[in-house]
This record gives sequence, C-alpha cells and structure tokens, in this order.
Amino acid sequence: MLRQNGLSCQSSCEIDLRDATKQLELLGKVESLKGRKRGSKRDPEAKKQLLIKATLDTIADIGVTDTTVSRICERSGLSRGMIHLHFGGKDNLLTAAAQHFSAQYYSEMDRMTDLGPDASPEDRVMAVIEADLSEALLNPRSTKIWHAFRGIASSHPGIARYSSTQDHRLVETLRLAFSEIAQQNGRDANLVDDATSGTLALMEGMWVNYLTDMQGFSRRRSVKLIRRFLCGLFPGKFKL
Amino acid sequence: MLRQNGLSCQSSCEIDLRDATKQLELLGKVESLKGRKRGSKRDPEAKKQLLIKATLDTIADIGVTDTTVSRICERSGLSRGMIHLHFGGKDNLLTAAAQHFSAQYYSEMDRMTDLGPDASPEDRVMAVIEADLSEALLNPRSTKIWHAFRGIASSHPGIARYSSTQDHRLVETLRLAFSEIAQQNGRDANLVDDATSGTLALMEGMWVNYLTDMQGFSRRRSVKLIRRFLCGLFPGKFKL
DNA sequence: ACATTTAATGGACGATCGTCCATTAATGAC
DNA sequence: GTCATTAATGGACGATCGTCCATTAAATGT
Repeated sequence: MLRQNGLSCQSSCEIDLRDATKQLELLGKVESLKGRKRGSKRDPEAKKQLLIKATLDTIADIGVTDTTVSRICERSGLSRGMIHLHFGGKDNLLTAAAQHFSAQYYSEMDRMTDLGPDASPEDRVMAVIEADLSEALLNPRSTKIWHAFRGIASSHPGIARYSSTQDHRLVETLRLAFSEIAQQNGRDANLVDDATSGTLALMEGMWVNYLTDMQGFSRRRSVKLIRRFLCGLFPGKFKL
Repeated sequence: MLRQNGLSCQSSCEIDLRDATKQLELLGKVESLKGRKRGSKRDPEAKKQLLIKATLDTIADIGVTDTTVSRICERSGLSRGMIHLHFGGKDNLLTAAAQHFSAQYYSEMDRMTDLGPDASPEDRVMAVIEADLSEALLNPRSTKIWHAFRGIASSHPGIARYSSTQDHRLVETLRLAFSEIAQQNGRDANLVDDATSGTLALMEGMWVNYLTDMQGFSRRRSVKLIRRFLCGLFPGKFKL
C-alpha cells in the first residue's frame, strides 16, 4: 500500500531528474539534490522515515511486545538488514520512533494553537485543550502508541525522554496564559502552577479515558469538563 | 489455569471431607484446610502466589518487554515448568498478575478509606484521594507495573480488564459523595459526573507525574492541587 | 508397608529473536 | 564506458524465547 505509492512516485521523479541534468548544469545540480531527497530510488533518509512509520504502525497494531525487527521490515517492505544499517539496532529505531512521534504531536499542537497575537489567555488555554483532545492528536493510533511507549519508558531510558507531556514549550504556554489570567485577581503563589499542572493532568486523564473506552468517550464533554474545572479555579473566567 | 485451580481445590476439599467424617464433622473441615494451607511443604497455591509476586517484581525491575518465563522462574526460585503447570502458559500468568495487582490496589484503597458511617462526603472524597496518592499505593514499584500493564493492555485483552482505574465501587464511592455535596447547592445535572470523572483523571495525571519525575514529586502538593480544583467546583466546600 | 495420586523438576524441542556480514545493485565520478 | 562508492539485500549465526513432557519427589490412601 504505502510501498506502491512510494514506487510510483520514485519512477516519475527519476525521469524529471534526467531531463533536468541534460539542460542546465548548476541549476540541475541543485535540482538533482532536491529530487534525490524526494524521489530517487536510492534515498536513505526516506527509508529511515519509512522504517519509523512502520514501527509506529506496528506498535499501534499489535503492541510493543510483538513489535519485532522482522515484523517492522515486513510492514515497511524493506529488507531485514535495513534497521541495523540505518539505526544500528532495534533499540535505536524505537527511540527514533518515539522522538518522531513526540515531535509530530508538538508540531500538530503548534499548528492548531497558532492564534493571533491578541488572543485572550483564556482562548489560548482552551485552544491547547481542544487541540490535545482533537481527533488529529487523540485517536486510536496515537493513544496506543503513547501508552505503549510510556509503559516501557521506565525500563528504557532513551524512550523516557520522549514519553512526557511536559514539553517545555507547552508548559510555558499554559503557565504564561494562566499567569496573565491570575494577575488580575489572584494572589496565591501556587495558583498558576496548580492550574498548569492540573490542566496537563486532566488532559492525561482524558487520554486514559479514551484508551480505556473509546466508544463511550466524548471530546465535547471532555473539553467541557476541563473548562468547568478551570472555571472553578478562576471564577468569572472560562465561562461557557 | 483456572481449571487446574478448580481441580486442586476439589481434591483438597475431598480429602478434608473424609478426615472430617472420621473425627469431627464441621470443625475438622476447617482445621485441616487451614493446616494444609499454612504448613505443608507442598502448597500449590503458595507457589502460584509466589510466581505472581515474582512476575510483578520482575516487571517493576526490568519492564514487561524483558520479563520472560526464565526470568520469572529464576527470581521465584522455582523451576521453569511451574508456569505451564500452574497457569498453562505465560499469558495466563500475566493476566493473573494483573488481576492480583488490581485486587491489591482496591483492597488497600478500601482499608484506607474505611471512615466511620457519619463521615462527611468531603472527608470521604479526600480520603480516596489521599489513599491514591499515599506511599502504600503510589510508589515506584506500583507505578511501573501499572503503566507497564496499561501499555500492553490494548494488545492484550485479558489484561485490559484490569488496567482501568474505573473500578465500579471506587467510582460509585466518589459519585455518591459528590452527589451528597451537590444536592445541597447544585443544579447542573453533569456536575456530579464531571466531579467524579475529573477527580479520577487528576489522580491519573498525578500518577503519571510521579512516574515521570519521582524526585520532584510531592504528595502533599498533589493532594492540595486536587483539593483546590474540587474547591473551585464546589464553592465553600473542600476549604483547607 | 505399599500403591496411588499429585507437585515439581529440568531438559528437549522448534520457533523466533536481534545482530551481523558477504554479496548484489544502483549511483556518482572520471 | 569503467571504476569507486554507497545503499540495500537476505541468509547465517548464536542466543533465547515459550511450550511441553518424561522423570523424580513427595504426600496421601489403603
């Protein structure tokens, strides 16, 4: 499936590459580089990405326990030697997959919370919550992968680094927003910290709820639940 | 596994029954049961418990991925054939271990939340929270095991049944308490549900925080954080 | 005392694990 | 076109996996 898609793209790009080198020299060089990255039949970086993708898919499908080198290679359509060649071993591939997954989460989170510069702090907080609970970030595949990685994190230091929601930027985004809200009417020094850490904890809990019972889960109700808690924390704010 | 358990139980009961008919009828039955359980050198049930204990310890130590039959037997001091003999295979042992772990959690939770019959609903809620975050329930061993099981739950149906905090009794305990609090001054139909589910979610999040950063974790602050959220949800209640 | 039943052992078994490498195929340089 | 370089293959390798069973040991029944 993915393999077919990749192959057809590769062959067409190869033709473009030859045409370009025939006509121009300097430009052709640059283009061939770009073309190489995209479509050439020999593209190590693309293969690495393909292996990472296959690893994550396999974990989501059959769990980390049954995710073996053979299974990953079978799914990616690549030979068994590729993992050792590109990553030096299964462990490094798993770590790279965790890193990729984490980066993808935050990338999508950034994209969805890019409000204007004059957005209210309440809106910014709610944007983070709604993004975290959106189908783009919270879906069967991502929850399974996420909890699978966390489950083995404590015995796999390389993965532990990427199995925490406590990404610095995200924490600071929330803390800054809560700080703006609190300075108007707050006095407790821990209010901002508690709101930040509590919001993250509530989102974690919602992910667990989703994993445990996908049928009965409601994104709308989950968002409203967190908003209700925040409304209690900051009276007058976060009103529906 | 269950079948074997049933068989051994049957035979022992049969034996006890015959002894009892020889000497005394009712009392003999009880005594021979107790004596066999405690002192006999051949005690299948004790071996089963020993294997479950060793399984949980191994998971906490080196993670589910590296928890093999050999490793479990090595730790328990028993021979490699015992797992197949007593549980019929590794999978059943893992499931039994998850069940045991879950039962132990709720047993301890019950013990710590057994307040008098005239305890206020607020006190009952806080008792649950404080128990959940106490060292008896929240410690390095239990967090590692808990998240390890949850990580493989989605690809291991037998374990999934025991990897949810949403134990019925615990949920009902909280819901009842929140219901009593809310009926005095609440009108929103979802308030009780949100308080219940939000409290569980916050506790989940605290467990994740503990797993992620045991050094920086503070039980006291975590309890206060949740209390603060509940105080916001039920103004006037849960005051420090 | 002996016979019977059950607990427990530990090695055999095939399958599969992850790693590594000799080989082949494709590419870039001249 | 030829050569050097690099990507990619797929099988060999020893280790270890989980399962199973012939055997031994212990407890029970007669």
